[in-house]
Amino acid sequence: MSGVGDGGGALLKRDFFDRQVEEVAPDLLGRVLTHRTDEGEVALRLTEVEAYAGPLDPASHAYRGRTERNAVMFGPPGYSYVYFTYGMHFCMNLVCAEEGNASAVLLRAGEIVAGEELARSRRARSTVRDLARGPARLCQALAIGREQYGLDVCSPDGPLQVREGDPADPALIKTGPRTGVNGAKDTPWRFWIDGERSVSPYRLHVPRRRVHPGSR
DNA sequence: ATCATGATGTTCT
DNA sequence: GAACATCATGATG
Repeated sequence: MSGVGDGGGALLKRDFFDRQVEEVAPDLLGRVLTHRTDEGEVALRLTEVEAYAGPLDPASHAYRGRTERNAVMFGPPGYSYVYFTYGMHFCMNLVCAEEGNASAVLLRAGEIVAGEELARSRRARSTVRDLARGPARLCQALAIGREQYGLDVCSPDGPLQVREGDPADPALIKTGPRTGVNGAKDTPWRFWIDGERSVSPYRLHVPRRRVHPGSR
């Protein structure tokens, strides 16, 4: 049943709980995320993720409690949490830990392992290396947006799946502070596979004032 | 390679 | 009104 680039069977629900989110996150490295649309299927091997630990984590979208946007984070694990940001980008998380815990893992980067031609058509100006190098680029390459909010990635027949893949060598997994966040700057919950070219460059968060027309 | 900046709209205070 | 889990681009080393 295994085809080229499909990365094996879908993950099970149990892969997403019974552990803290910072333990689940590095386990996702090397797993394969696939999205099937009527255009075809694109798959990528995850090379970089970040853990966000629910209402106790100042950097988490769940920090100030449940809202319409983050509602899926408070539900059961193994579902997609997709959000829109900076007026033009989508980013995707996987809900982890027990229901109500509101923990999630941000999928930050991956290496395309199937459907590269389709991914390139969605990111026309990108080099191969940059196809899914960064959370919003990853969503572009896989055509993930509002429609993919709240999907069960463990469903063997679903369009969006996380599959077993080729697990990362534990010796190659590195950790560091999360990218672009304001709170909990020192919590080293960014995980990546050392040496992978698709890992995104680290950036410190710098708040920037938006200039309104006619003011300064 | 790095750095600075503009773009864009939703969510939350 | 401010912040935003970002990216493309153009300048510069």
